[in-house]
Amino acid sequence: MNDTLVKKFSNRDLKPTAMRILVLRFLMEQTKAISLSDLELAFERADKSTLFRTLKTFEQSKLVHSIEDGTGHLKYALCLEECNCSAVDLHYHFHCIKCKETYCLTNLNIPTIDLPKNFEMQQANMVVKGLCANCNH
Amino acid sequence: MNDTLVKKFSNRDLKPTAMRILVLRFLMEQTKAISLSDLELAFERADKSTLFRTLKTFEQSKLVHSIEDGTGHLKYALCLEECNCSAVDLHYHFHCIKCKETYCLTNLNIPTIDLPKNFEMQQANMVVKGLCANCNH
DNA sequence: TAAATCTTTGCAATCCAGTTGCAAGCATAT
DNA sequence: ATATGCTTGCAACTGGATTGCAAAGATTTA
Ligand SMILES: [Mn+2]
Ligand SMILES: [Mn+2]
Ligand SMILES: [Zn+2]
Ligand SMILES: [Zn+2]
Repeated sequence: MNDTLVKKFSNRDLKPTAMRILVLRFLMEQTKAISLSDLELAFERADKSTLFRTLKTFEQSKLVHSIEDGTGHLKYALCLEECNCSAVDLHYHFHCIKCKETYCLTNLNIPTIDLPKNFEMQQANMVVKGLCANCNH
Repeated sequence: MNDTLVKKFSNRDLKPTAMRILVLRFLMEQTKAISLSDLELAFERADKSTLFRTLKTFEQSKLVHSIEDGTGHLKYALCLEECNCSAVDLHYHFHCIKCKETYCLTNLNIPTIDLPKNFEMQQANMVVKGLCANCNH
């Protein structure tokens, strides 16, 4: 098994089971965020609930983060190595209304937002919608 | 029927049916965004699908906008009079992880975001999560 | 005014992603 | 080798969202 993979699992204190290795490898190949159904399609022989729980485990361990892109289907994408899913790690996401893909804009960090008095930000789900570079001509 | 109400309907070219008047009045009383189930609770004698379609109609007519706050249940809130639901009308929303309420931060407009080349923003769903003033002590 | 047409509503059924319970399989510790 | 705990597969359930259809209501046309 690949070194990068091993490291990702050990970094997050996760046992590298066969299923998890397959799913992590798949996630690493993606340039876009994926849904549970995407995963089901990619692994037709695997069980829905196993894939579901794998994603949830990954999310808890901060190996992936999830994105509510407004489609009603939660999307998942790999976190950066050093990610702790705290406010400073947050970035924008982009959902293309034409191709329906959701992208992590990992180098677009969320600015400080001047919230009303006594409101405290801990997390955020920031989704910009429009046309992606492929669909905008 | 109240003048403000009449105007809201005529502004958006909507017929003010009995059901719509009730729902609009209810929406005007809220300080927080509401879900379809909230509406069902408020109008137990009304039919779920009628309420559902009323919200959808209101949304299409830009009388309300919807918010994906990450709970999986779409929330709705009244638009401002002059709202056209375009990029310039967008504002942040706040979802409290303790009381689970979702607020429109109508005076916090979304800044321009420096998207990757050829990406074009048309809409956005920006949700800050954390503790609201009531829950943060 | 009466008939035709369009819109809205109520009811019931369906959809379907997400989620859970449980038993079997597998890995690790004693 | 046995016991314990974590992971997986299967099947069933959940609950909100959504749709089809016919009745009721509103508006237009003749
Ligand atoms: Mn991301
Ligand atoms: Mn709002
Ligand atoms: Zn696109
Ligand atoms: Zn709160």
